[in-house]
Amino acid sequence: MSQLYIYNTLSRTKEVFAPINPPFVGMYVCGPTVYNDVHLGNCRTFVSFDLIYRYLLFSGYKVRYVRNITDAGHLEGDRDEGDDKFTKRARLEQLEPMEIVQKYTLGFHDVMKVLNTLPPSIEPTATGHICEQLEMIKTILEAGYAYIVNGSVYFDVERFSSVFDYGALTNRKREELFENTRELHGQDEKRGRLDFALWIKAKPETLMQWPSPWGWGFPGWHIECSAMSKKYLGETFDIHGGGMDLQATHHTNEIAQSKACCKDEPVKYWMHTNMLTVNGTRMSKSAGNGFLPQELFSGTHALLEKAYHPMTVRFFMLQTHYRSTLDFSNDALQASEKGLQRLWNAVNALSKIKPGKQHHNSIDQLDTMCKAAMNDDFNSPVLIATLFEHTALINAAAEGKAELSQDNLNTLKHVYNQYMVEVLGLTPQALKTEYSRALQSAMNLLLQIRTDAKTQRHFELSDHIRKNLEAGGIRIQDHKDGSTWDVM
RNA sequence: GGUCCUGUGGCCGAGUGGCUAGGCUGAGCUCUGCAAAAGCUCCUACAGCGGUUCGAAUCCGCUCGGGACCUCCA
Repeated sequence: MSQLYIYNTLSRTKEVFAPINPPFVGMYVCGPTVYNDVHLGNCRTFVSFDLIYRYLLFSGYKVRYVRNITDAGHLEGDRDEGDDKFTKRARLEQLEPMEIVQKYTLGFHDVMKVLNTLPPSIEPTATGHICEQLEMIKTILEAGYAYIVNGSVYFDVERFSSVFDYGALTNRKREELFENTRELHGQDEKRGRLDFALWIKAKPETLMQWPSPWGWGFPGWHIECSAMSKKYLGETFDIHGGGMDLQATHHTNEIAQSKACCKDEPVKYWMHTNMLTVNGTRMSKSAGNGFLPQELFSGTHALLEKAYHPMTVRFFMLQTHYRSTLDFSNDALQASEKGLQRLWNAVNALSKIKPGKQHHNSIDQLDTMCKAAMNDDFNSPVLIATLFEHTALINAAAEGKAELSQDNLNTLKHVYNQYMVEVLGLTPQALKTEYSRALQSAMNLLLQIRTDAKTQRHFELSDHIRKNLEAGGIRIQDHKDGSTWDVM
Protein backbone atom coordinates (compact mmCIF):
# COMPACT_ATOMS: atom_id res chain seq x y z
CA MET A 1 0.00 0.00 0.00
CA SER A 2 1.47 3.31 -1.04
CA GLN A 3 -1.17 5.30 0.80
CA LEU A 4 -1.90 5.21 4.50
CA TYR A 5 -5.08 3.37 5.41
CA ILE A 6 -6.68 3.75 8.81
CA TYR A 7 -9.41 1.60 10.26
CA ASN A 8 -12.21 3.96 11.19
CA THR A 9 -14.53 2.78 13.92
CA LEU A 10 -17.28 4.97 12.50
CA SER A 11 -17.38 3.13 9.20
CA ARG A 12 -15.91 -0.16 10.42
CA THR A 13 -13.64 -0.22 7.39
CA LYS A 14 -10.12 0.79 6.47
CA GLU A 15 -10.19 4.19 4.81
CA VAL A 16 -7.52 6.13 2.97
CA PHE A 17 -6.16 8.69 5.39
CA ALA A 18 -6.86 12.16 4.06
CA PRO A 19 -6.23 14.89 6.64
CA ILE A 20 -8.61 17.82 6.70
CA ASN A 21 -5.81 20.32 6.32
CA PRO A 22 -2.63 18.60 5.15
CA PRO A 23 0.17 18.41 6.05
CA PHE A 24 -1.30 19.18 9.45
CA VAL A 25 -2.92 16.44 11.50
CA GLY A 26 -4.86 16.87 14.72
CA MET A 27 -4.95 13.84 16.96
CA TYR A 28 -6.65 13.59 20.34
CA VAL A 29 -6.15 10.58 22.59
CA CYS A 30 -7.96 9.98 25.86
CA GLY A 31 -5.32 9.90 28.56
CA PRO A 32 -5.34 8.38 32.00
CA THR A 33 -7.40 9.25 35.04
CA VAL A 34 -4.65 9.94 37.52
CA TYR A 35 -6.18 8.69 40.74
CA ASN A 36 -3.91 5.65 40.99
CA ASP A 37 -1.07 3.84 39.22
CA VAL A 38 -1.36 3.13 35.51
CA HIS A 39 -1.18 -0.57 34.77
CA LEU A 40 0.20 -2.35 31.75
CA GLY A 41 -3.11 -2.34 29.93
CA ASN A 42 -3.23 1.44 30.09
CA CYS A 43 0.33 1.52 28.85
CA ARG A 44 -0.52 -0.58 25.84
CA THR A 45 -2.96 2.01 24.56
CA PHE A 46 -0.42 4.78 24.86
CA VAL A 47 2.32 2.71 23.25
CA SER A 48 -0.08 1.97 20.38
CA PHE A 49 -0.80 5.64 19.86
CA ASP A 50 2.86 6.42 20.20
CA LEU A 51 3.48 4.11 17.25
CA ILE A 52 0.72 5.88 15.32
CA TYR A 53 2.09 9.30 16.23
CA ARG A 54 5.61 8.30 15.26
CA TYR A 55 4.54 6.89 11.93
CA LEU A 56 2.49 9.98 11.08
CA LEU A 57 5.54 12.13 11.84
CA PHE A 58 7.73 9.74 9.89
CA SER A 59 5.35 10.07 6.95
CA GLY A 60 5.90 13.81 6.94
CA TYR A 61 2.76 15.03 8.68
CA LYS A 62 2.87 17.94 11.10
CA VAL A 63 0.98 16.40 13.97
CA ARG A 64 -0.53 18.14 16.95
CA TYR A 65 -0.97 15.32 19.43
CA VAL A 66 -3.21 16.16 22.36
CA ARG A 67 -3.53 13.70 25.22
CA ASN A 68 -5.44 14.79 28.27
CA ILE A 69 -4.95 14.10 31.94
CA THR A 70 -8.22 13.51 33.75
CA ASP A 71 -7.70 15.04 37.15
CA ALA A 72 -11.20 15.94 38.28
CA GLY A 73 -14.66 14.52 38.58
CA HIS A 74 -15.13 10.97 37.37
CA LEU A 75 -17.57 9.33 39.69
CA GLU A 76 -17.50 5.70 40.58
CA GLY A 77 -20.42 3.62 39.45
CA ASP A 78 -23.19 4.75 37.17
CA ARG A 79 -25.35 6.81 39.44
CA ASP A 80 -23.74 10.21 38.97
CA GLU A 81 -23.72 10.68 42.69
CA GLY A 82 -21.38 10.11 45.60
CA ASP A 83 -17.71 11.01 45.71
CA ASP A 84 -15.46 11.40 42.73
CA LYS A 85 -12.44 9.15 42.40
CA PHE A 86 -9.99 11.80 43.52
CA THR A 87 -11.88 12.67 46.65
CA LYS A 88 -12.12 9.00 47.52
CA ARG A 89 -8.47 8.37 46.93
CA ALA A 90 -7.45 11.50 48.77
CA ARG A 91 -9.34 10.34 51.84
CA LEU A 92 -7.74 6.93 51.57
CA GLU A 93 -4.19 8.23 51.30
CA GLN A 94 -4.84 11.20 53.55
CA LEU A 95 -3.64 13.65 50.95
CA GLU A 96 -4.99 16.65 49.12
CA PRO A 97 -6.72 15.66 45.87
CA MET A 98 -4.17 17.65 43.95
CA GLU A 99 -1.42 15.72 45.70
CA ILE A 100 -3.02 12.56 44.36
CA VAL A 101 -3.13 14.12 40.91
CA GLN A 102 0.49 15.18 41.10
CA LYS A 103 1.72 11.87 42.43
CA TYR A 104 0.09 9.72 39.78
CA THR A 105 0.72 12.15 36.96
CA LEU A 106 4.43 11.99 37.70
CA GLY A 107 4.24 8.22 37.94
CA PHE A 108 2.49 8.07 34.58
CA HIS A 109 5.10 10.28 32.96
CA ASP A 110 7.92 8.15 34.35
CA VAL A 111 6.42 5.01 32.88
CA MET A 112 5.78 6.67 29.53
CA LYS A 113 9.37 7.77 29.46
CA VAL A 114 10.93 4.38 30.16
CA LEU A 115 8.68 2.89 27.50
CA ASN A 116 10.16 5.50 25.18
CA THR A 117 6.92 7.13 24.14
CA LEU A 118 7.16 10.63 22.73
CA PRO A 119 5.44 13.26 24.84
CA PRO A 120 2.25 14.69 23.34
CA SER A 121 2.29 18.20 21.92
CA ILE A 122 -0.22 19.32 24.51
CA GLU A 123 -1.25 17.53 27.67
CA PRO A 124 -4.22 19.48 28.99
CA THR A 125 -5.87 18.80 32.33
CA ALA A 126 -9.55 18.85 33.14
CA THR A 127 -9.06 21.15 36.11
CA GLY A 128 -7.22 23.60 33.89
CA HIS A 129 -10.20 23.84 31.56
CA ILE A 130 -13.22 24.30 33.80
CA CYS A 131 -14.13 27.55 32.01
CA GLU A 132 -14.12 25.90 28.61
CA GLN A 133 -16.27 23.08 29.91
CA LEU A 134 -18.75 25.49 31.46
CA GLU A 135 -18.98 27.40 28.19
CA MET A 136 -19.67 24.22 26.30
CA ILE A 137 -22.34 23.13 28.76
CA LYS A 138 -24.02 26.51 28.39
CA THR A 139 -24.06 26.14 24.63
CA ILE A 140 -25.54 22.67 24.89
CA LEU A 141 -28.21 23.98 27.28
CA GLU A 142 -29.03 26.83 24.91
CA ALA A 143 -29.32 24.38 22.06
CA GLY A 144 -31.87 22.48 24.08
CA TYR A 145 -29.97 19.22 24.54
CA ALA A 146 -29.54 19.44 28.28
CA TYR A 147 -31.59 20.21 31.37
CA ILE A 148 -30.91 21.38 34.91
CA VAL A 149 -32.02 19.53 38.02
CA ASN A 150 -31.08 20.69 41.51
CA GLY A 151 -27.83 22.29 40.47
CA SER A 152 -26.75 19.46 38.16
CA VAL A 153 -26.90 19.50 34.38
CA TYR A 154 -27.74 16.41 32.37
CA PHE A 155 -27.48 15.66 28.70
CA ASP A 156 -30.81 14.73 27.12
CA VAL A 157 -30.00 11.71 24.99
CA GLU A 158 -33.56 11.14 23.86
CA ARG A 159 -33.83 14.66 22.53
CA PHE A 160 -30.43 14.38 20.90
CA SER A 161 -31.21 11.09 19.21
CA SER A 162 -34.38 12.52 17.72
CA VAL A 163 -32.13 14.76 15.62
CA PHE A 164 -28.78 12.94 15.42
CA ASP A 165 -27.62 9.35 15.34
CA TYR A 166 -26.59 8.66 18.95
CA GLY A 167 -25.39 5.06 18.55
CA ALA A 168 -23.33 5.51 15.39
CA LEU A 169 -20.01 4.64 16.93
CA THR A 170 -21.19 1.26 18.15
CA ASN A 171 -23.55 0.64 15.26
CA ARG A 172 -26.52 0.56 17.57
CA LYS A 173 -30.04 1.44 16.67
CA ARG A 174 -31.90 3.96 18.72
CA GLU A 175 -34.53 1.46 19.81
CA GLU A 176 -31.95 -1.09 20.90
CA LEU A 177 -30.20 1.46 23.00
CA PHE A 178 -33.29 2.58 24.79
CA GLU A 179 -34.49 -0.95 25.35
CA ASN A 180 -31.31 -2.45 26.62
CA THR A 181 -30.28 -0.17 29.38
CA ARG A 182 -30.94 -0.79 32.98
CA GLU A 183 -33.81 0.68 34.93
CA LEU A 184 -33.54 4.10 36.44
CA HIS A 185 -33.37 4.23 40.17
CA GLY A 186 -36.42 5.79 41.75
CA GLN A 187 -34.77 8.89 43.09
CA ASP A 188 -32.56 9.49 40.05
CA GLU A 189 -32.52 13.01 38.76
CA LYS A 190 -32.04 11.90 35.18
CA ARG A 191 -35.07 11.93 32.94
CA GLY A 192 -33.86 9.30 30.54
CA ARG A 193 -32.01 6.08 31.10
CA LEU A 194 -29.18 7.03 28.79
CA ASP A 195 -28.79 10.60 30.00
CA PHE A 196 -25.46 11.49 31.52
CA ALA A 197 -24.13 14.31 33.66
CA LEU A 198 -22.45 17.36 32.20
CA TRP A 199 -22.14 19.09 35.53
CA ILE A 200 -22.64 17.58 38.96
CA LYS A 201 -23.68 19.49 42.02
CA ALA A 202 -21.13 19.17 44.78
CA LYS A 203 -21.91 18.26 48.32
CA PRO A 204 -20.41 20.59 50.94
CA GLU A 205 -17.75 18.04 51.80
CA THR A 206 -16.67 17.43 48.20
CA LEU A 207 -13.01 18.36 48.04
CA MET A 208 -12.77 19.50 44.42
CA GLN A 209 -15.50 21.88 43.36
CA TRP A 210 -15.92 25.01 41.28
CA PRO A 211 -18.52 27.74 40.96
CA SER A 212 -20.89 27.59 38.01
CA PRO A 213 -24.12 29.26 36.92
CA TRP A 214 -25.90 26.33 38.60
CA GLY A 215 -24.01 26.46 41.89
CA TRP A 216 -20.85 24.78 43.13
CA GLY A 217 -20.02 21.53 41.44
CA PHE A 218 -17.67 19.65 39.17
CA PRO A 219 -17.72 18.53 35.54
CA GLY A 220 -19.02 15.22 34.26
CA TRP A 221 -16.42 12.90 32.88
CA HIS A 222 -17.15 13.19 29.18
CA ILE A 223 -17.29 16.95 28.77
CA GLU A 224 -13.59 17.59 29.32
CA CYS A 225 -12.54 15.76 26.18
CA SER A 226 -15.10 17.55 24.05
CA ALA A 227 -14.09 20.92 25.44
CA MET A 228 -10.34 20.40 25.25
CA SER A 229 -10.26 18.79 21.83
CA LYS A 230 -12.36 21.68 20.52
CA LYS A 231 -10.05 24.21 22.09
CA TYR A 232 -6.80 22.80 20.76
CA LEU A 233 -7.81 20.99 17.57
CA GLY A 234 -10.96 22.78 16.51
CA GLU A 235 -14.58 21.78 16.10
CA THR A 236 -13.61 19.20 13.51
CA PHE A 237 -10.33 17.35 13.58
CA ASP A 238 -8.67 14.30 12.09
CA ILE A 239 -8.09 11.53 14.59
CA HIS A 240 -9.57 10.72 17.96
CA GLY A 241 -8.31 7.68 19.75
CA GLY A 242 -8.61 5.71 22.93
CA GLY A 243 -9.09 2.23 24.29
CA MET A 244 -11.97 0.16 23.02
CA ASP A 245 -13.54 0.24 26.43
CA LEU A 246 -14.21 3.93 25.90
CA GLN A 247 -15.99 3.46 22.62
CA ALA A 248 -19.52 2.69 23.71
CA THR A 249 -19.98 5.20 26.48
CA HIS A 250 -17.31 7.86 26.67
CA HIS A 251 -16.78 8.42 22.98
CA THR A 252 -20.42 8.07 22.10
CA ASN A 253 -21.18 10.76 24.64
CA GLU A 254 -18.33 12.92 23.44
CA ILE A 255 -19.71 12.88 19.93
CA ALA A 256 -23.16 13.73 21.28
CA GLN A 257 -21.84 16.69 23.25
CA SER A 258 -19.79 18.03 20.39
CA LYS A 259 -22.61 17.70 17.90
CA ALA A 260 -25.11 19.24 20.28
CA CYS A 261 -22.73 22.13 20.65
CA CYS A 262 -21.32 22.52 17.13
CA LYS A 263 -23.62 20.47 14.89
CA ASP A 264 -20.80 18.99 12.82
CA GLU A 265 -19.26 15.56 13.15
CA PRO A 266 -16.31 16.36 15.43
CA VAL A 267 -13.92 13.63 14.32
CA LYS A 268 -13.04 12.21 10.94
CA TYR A 269 -11.26 9.03 12.03
CA TRP A 270 -12.07 7.25 15.28
CA MET A 271 -9.39 4.79 16.32
CA HIS A 272 -9.73 2.23 19.10
CA THR A 273 -7.00 0.08 20.54
CA ASN A 274 -7.74 -3.35 21.86
CA MET A 275 -7.27 -4.63 25.37
CA LEU A 276 -4.39 -6.34 27.08
CA THR A 277 -5.51 -9.62 28.57
CA VAL A 278 -4.19 -12.06 31.11
CA ASN A 279 -5.25 -15.64 30.49
CA GLY A 280 -7.79 -14.35 28.03
CA THR A 281 -9.43 -11.92 30.41
CA ARG A 282 -9.11 -8.20 30.21
CA MET A 283 -6.60 -6.65 32.56
CA SER A 284 -8.33 -4.28 34.90
CA LYS A 285 -7.90 -3.03 38.38
CA SER A 286 -11.26 -4.27 39.54
CA ALA A 287 -10.52 -7.80 38.32
CA GLY A 288 -7.33 -7.80 40.38
CA ASN A 289 -5.21 -8.96 37.46
CA GLY A 290 -3.48 -5.68 36.83
CA PHE A 291 0.25 -5.56 36.38
CA LEU A 292 2.19 -2.48 37.28
CA PRO A 293 4.95 -1.67 34.82
CA GLN A 294 7.39 -1.60 37.70
CA GLU A 295 6.53 -5.19 38.60
CA LEU A 296 7.62 -6.15 35.11
CA PHE A 297 10.79 -4.16 35.04
CA SER A 298 11.78 -5.53 38.42
CA GLY A 299 10.40 -9.04 37.89
CA THR A 300 8.56 -9.04 41.19
CA HIS A 301 5.18 -10.17 39.90
CA ALA A 302 4.12 -13.70 40.80
CA LEU A 303 3.37 -14.68 37.19
CA LEU A 304 6.82 -13.69 36.00
CA GLU A 305 9.99 -15.70 36.15
CA LYS A 306 12.28 -12.74 35.71
CA ALA A 307 12.51 -9.03 35.09
CA TYR A 308 12.01 -7.63 31.61
CA HIS A 309 13.58 -4.56 30.08
CA PRO A 310 11.09 -1.81 29.16
CA MET A 311 12.14 -2.15 25.52
CA THR A 312 11.26 -5.83 25.63
CA VAL A 313 7.83 -4.89 26.92
CA ARG A 314 7.43 -2.30 24.19
CA PHE A 315 8.54 -4.78 21.53
CA PHE A 316 6.17 -7.37 22.95
CA MET A 317 3.29 -4.93 22.55
CA LEU A 318 4.27 -3.94 19.02
CA GLN A 319 4.42 -7.56 17.88
CA THR A 320 0.64 -7.59 18.03
CA HIS A 321 -1.59 -5.36 15.93
CA TYR A 322 -3.18 -2.59 17.93
CA ARG A 323 -6.72 -3.77 17.16
CA SER A 324 -6.12 -7.34 18.39
CA THR A 325 -6.20 -8.35 21.98
CA LEU A 326 -2.78 -9.04 23.35
CA ASP A 327 -2.42 -11.85 25.81
CA PHE A 328 0.15 -11.38 28.47
CA SER A 329 2.33 -14.25 29.63
CA ASN A 330 5.83 -14.99 30.78
CA ASP A 331 6.46 -17.20 27.73
CA ALA A 332 5.37 -14.53 25.30
CA LEU A 333 7.63 -11.96 26.96
CA GLN A 334 10.51 -14.41 26.87
CA ALA A 335 10.04 -14.91 23.14
CA SER A 336 9.95 -11.15 22.60
CA GLU A 337 13.11 -10.68 24.59
CA LYS A 338 15.03 -13.16 22.45
CA GLY A 339 13.55 -11.87 19.24
CA LEU A 340 14.44 -8.28 20.03
CA GLN A 341 17.96 -9.33 20.91
CA ARG A 342 18.22 -11.07 17.58
CA LEU A 343 17.19 -7.91 15.75
CA TRP A 344 19.72 -5.78 17.63
CA ASN A 345 22.44 -8.31 16.98
CA ALA A 346 21.74 -8.02 13.27
CA VAL A 347 21.76 -4.22 13.44
CA ASN A 348 25.08 -4.27 15.26
CA ALA A 349 26.50 -6.78 12.81
CA LEU A 350 25.73 -4.43 9.92
CA SER A 351 28.46 -2.04 10.92
CA LYS A 352 31.06 -4.81 10.80
CA ILE A 353 30.27 -6.20 7.37
CA LYS A 354 32.62 -5.38 4.54
CA PRO A 355 30.86 -4.79 1.22
CA GLY A 356 31.07 -7.61 -1.28
CA LYS A 357 30.29 -8.05 -4.94
CA GLN A 358 26.99 -9.86 -4.73
CA HIS A 359 23.88 -7.65 -4.80
CA HIS A 360 20.53 -8.85 -3.49
CA ASN A 361 17.68 -7.27 -5.38
CA SER A 362 15.19 -8.22 -2.69
CA ILE A 363 16.83 -5.71 -0.37
CA ASP A 364 16.01 -2.89 -2.76
CA GLN A 365 12.36 -3.54 -1.92
CA LEU A 366 12.84 -3.45 1.84
CA ASP A 367 11.81 0.13 2.41
CA THR A 368 8.73 -0.26 0.23
CA MET A 369 7.73 -3.36 2.13
CA CYS A 370 8.16 -1.69 5.50
CA LYS A 371 6.07 1.24 4.36
CA ALA A 372 3.42 -1.05 2.95
CA ALA A 373 3.14 -2.80 6.30
CA MET A 374 2.73 0.42 8.24
CA ASN A 375 0.44 1.97 5.65
CA ASP A 376 -1.92 -0.92 6.20
CA ASP A 377 -3.45 0.48 9.37
CA PHE A 378 -0.14 0.63 11.24
CA ASN A 379 0.59 -3.07 10.99
CA SER A 380 3.66 -3.23 13.21
CA PRO A 381 3.73 -7.07 13.44
CA VAL A 382 4.17 -7.29 9.69
CA LEU A 383 6.79 -4.55 9.79
CA ILE A 384 8.70 -6.50 12.43
CA ALA A 385 8.40 -9.74 10.44
CA THR A 386 9.79 -7.89 7.41
CA LEU A 387 12.76 -6.76 9.45
CA PHE A 388 13.30 -10.28 10.74
CA GLU A 389 13.34 -11.67 7.23
CA HIS A 390 16.76 -10.23 6.53
CA THR A 391 18.47 -11.05 9.81
CA ALA A 392 19.69 -14.44 8.63
CA LEU A 393 21.32 -12.91 5.57
CA ILE A 394 22.89 -10.13 7.62
CA ASN A 395 24.28 -12.58 10.15
CA ALA A 396 25.58 -14.85 7.42
CA ALA A 397 27.34 -11.90 5.80
CA ALA A 398 28.81 -10.92 9.15
CA GLU A 399 30.37 -14.38 9.36
CA GLY A 400 31.62 -14.24 5.80
CA LYS A 401 29.15 -16.88 4.62
CA ALA A 402 27.31 -14.48 2.34
CA GLU A 403 27.97 -11.24 0.54
CA LEU A 404 26.18 -7.93 0.58
CA SER A 405 26.88 -5.12 -1.85
CA GLN A 406 27.65 -1.59 -0.71
CA ASP A 407 24.17 -0.57 -1.85
CA ASN A 408 22.66 -3.45 0.09
CA LEU A 409 24.52 -2.42 3.22
CA ASN A 410 23.51 1.21 2.87
CA THR A 411 19.87 0.26 2.41
CA LEU A 412 19.88 -2.14 5.35
CA LYS A 413 21.53 0.32 7.70
CA HIS A 414 19.21 3.10 6.71
CA VAL A 415 16.00 1.09 6.84
CA TYR A 416 16.77 -0.75 10.06
CA ASN A 417 17.72 2.43 11.79
CA GLN A 418 14.67 4.31 10.60
CA TYR A 419 12.12 1.66 11.42
CA MET A 420 13.63 0.26 14.58
CA VAL A 421 14.46 3.56 16.19
CA GLU A 422 12.18 6.19 14.66
CA VAL A 423 9.01 4.25 13.88
CA LEU A 424 8.97 1.45 16.43
CA GLY A 425 10.65 3.61 19.03
CA LEU A 426 13.03 0.89 20.17
CA THR A 427 16.16 2.37 21.66
CA PRO A 428 19.34 0.34 21.51
CA GLN A 429 20.12 -0.93 24.95
CA ALA A 430 22.99 1.39 25.62
CA LEU A 431 23.66 -0.24 28.95
CA LYS A 432 25.35 -3.05 27.15
CA THR A 433 28.04 -1.02 25.48
CA GLU A 434 29.00 1.63 28.00
CA TYR A 435 30.96 0.19 30.87
CA SER A 436 33.28 1.86 33.27
CA ARG A 437 36.95 2.06 32.40
CA ALA A 438 37.73 0.08 35.53
CA LEU A 439 35.52 -2.81 34.45
CA GLN A 440 36.92 -2.68 30.95
CA SER A 441 40.51 -2.90 32.07
CA ALA A 442 39.73 -5.76 34.45
CA MET A 443 37.92 -7.62 31.69
CA ASN A 444 40.71 -7.03 29.22
CA LEU A 445 43.14 -8.53 31.68
CA LEU A 446 40.91 -11.53 32.36
CA LEU A 447 40.36 -12.17 28.68
CA GLN A 448 44.09 -11.97 28.05
CA ILE A 449 44.79 -14.51 30.80
CA ARG A 450 42.09 -16.74 29.41
CA THR A 451 43.34 -16.48 25.86
CA ASP A 452 46.82 -17.41 27.02
CA ALA A 453 45.42 -20.39 28.89
CA LYS A 454 43.58 -21.50 25.79
CA THR A 455 46.66 -21.16 23.65
CA GLN A 456 48.46 -23.44 26.10
CA ARG A 457 45.42 -25.75 26.09
CA HIS A 458 44.76 -25.18 29.78
CA PHE A 459 41.05 -25.56 29.22
CA GLU A 460 40.23 -26.12 32.91
CA LEU A 461 41.37 -22.57 33.62
CA SER A 462 39.71 -20.98 30.58
CA ASP A 463 36.43 -22.76 31.27
CA HIS A 464 36.66 -21.86 34.94
CA ILE A 465 36.94 -18.18 34.07
CA ARG A 466 34.06 -18.31 31.62
CA LYS A 467 31.83 -20.31 33.92
CA ASN A 468 32.33 -18.10 36.95
CA LEU A 469 31.96 -14.87 35.04
CA GLU A 470 28.74 -16.19 33.60
CA ALA A 471 27.45 -16.94 37.07
CA GLY A 472 28.10 -13.29 37.83
CA GLY A 473 26.22 -12.12 34.76
CA ILE A 474 29.06 -11.64 32.31
CA ARG A 475 29.04 -13.74 29.18
CA ILE A 476 32.14 -14.58 27.20
CA GLN A 477 31.96 -15.71 23.63
CA ASP A 478 34.83 -17.09 21.61
CA HIS A 479 35.25 -16.23 17.97
CA LYS A 480 37.81 -17.07 15.33
CA ASP A 481 39.70 -13.84 15.94
CA GLY A 482 39.41 -13.62 19.71
CA SER A 483 36.89 -13.42 22.54
CA THR A 484 34.24 -10.86 23.40
CA TRP A 485 32.27 -10.21 26.53
CA ASP A 486 29.03 -8.51 27.48
CA VAL A 487 26.77 -8.18 30.44
CA MET A 488 23.68 -10.38 30.19
C1' G B 1 -31.04 -10.88 26.98
C1' G B 2 -28.97 -7.15 23.17
C1' U B 3 -24.58 -5.36 20.10
C1' C B 4 -20.07 -6.95 18.33
C1' C B 5 -15.30 -9.30 17.98
C1' U B 6 -12.81 -13.84 17.86
C1' G B 7 -11.14 -19.37 17.49
C1' U B 8 -4.37 -20.29 13.12
C1' G B 9 1.15 -25.31 14.07
C1' G B 10 4.18 -26.96 21.25
C1' C B 11 3.74 -21.29 22.48
C1' C B 12 3.09 -16.01 20.74
C1' G B 13 1.14 -13.98 16.72
C1' A B 14 0.29 -11.79 10.87
C1' G B 15 -2.28 -12.59 6.50
C1' U B 16 -4.45 -13.44 1.45
C1' G B 17 -9.79 -16.79 -2.45
C1' G B 18 -4.97 -20.47 -5.59
C1' C B 19 2.07 -19.38 -4.78
C1' U B 20 4.14 -22.81 3.03
C1' A B 21 4.31 -14.57 7.18
C1' G B 22 7.51 -13.91 11.22
C1' G B 23 9.32 -14.75 16.22
C1' C B 24 10.04 -18.28 20.34
C1' U B 25 10.57 -23.49 21.62
C1' G B 26 12.19 -28.59 20.08
C1' A B 27 15.31 -32.02 16.82
C1' G B 28 19.48 -32.79 13.39
C1' C B 29 23.76 -30.85 10.89
C1' U B 30 27.92 -27.13 10.06
C1' C B 31 31.42 -24.19 12.72
C1' U B 32 34.04 -25.01 17.45
C1' G B 33 39.01 -27.86 22.41
C1' C B 34 34.20 -27.34 24.94
C1' A B 35 30.40 -23.70 25.37
C1' A B 36 27.82 -19.67 23.34
C1' A B 37 26.57 -17.15 19.05
C1' A B 38 25.56 -17.76 14.00
C1' G B 39 24.12 -20.46 9.48
C1' C B 40 21.44 -24.55 7.17
C1' U B 41 17.57 -28.29 7.52
C1' C B 42 13.26 -30.54 9.79
C1' C B 43 8.43 -30.49 12.76
C1' U B 44 3.79 -27.01 7.96
C1' A B 45 -1.45 -25.04 11.12
C1' C B 46 -5.73 -22.58 10.10
C1' A B 47 -12.37 -25.06 15.92
C1' G B 48 -16.29 -28.64 13.78
C1' C B 49 -19.99 -29.57 10.02
C1' G B 50 -22.25 -28.11 5.56
C1' G B 51 -22.44 -24.70 1.20
C1' U B 52 -20.56 -21.25 -2.90
C1' U B 53 -16.16 -21.96 -6.21
C1' C B 54 -12.10 -25.00 -11.08
C1' G B 55 -9.92 -23.97 -6.12
C1' A B 56 -11.20 -21.61 0.74
C1' A B 57 -7.89 -21.37 6.61
C1' U B 58 -9.49 -16.86 3.59
C1' C B 59 -16.69 -15.86 1.21
C1' C B 60 -21.77 -17.75 3.20
C1' G B 61 -24.73 -20.72 6.82
C1' C B 62 -25.09 -23.62 11.17
C1' U B 63 -22.83 -25.79 15.68
C1' C B 64 -19.39 -25.52 19.62
C1' G B 65 -15.71 -22.63 22.35
C1' G B 66 -13.32 -17.78 23.99
C1' G B 67 -13.75 -12.55 24.75
C1' A B 68 -15.47 -7.36 24.83
C1' C B 69 -19.23 -3.74 25.32
C1' C B 70 -24.35 -2.62 26.97
C1' U B 71 -22.33 0.21 34.36
C1' C B 72 -16.45 3.32 36.32
C1' C B 73 -12.22 1.51 33.35
C1' A B 74 -6.87 2.49 28.22
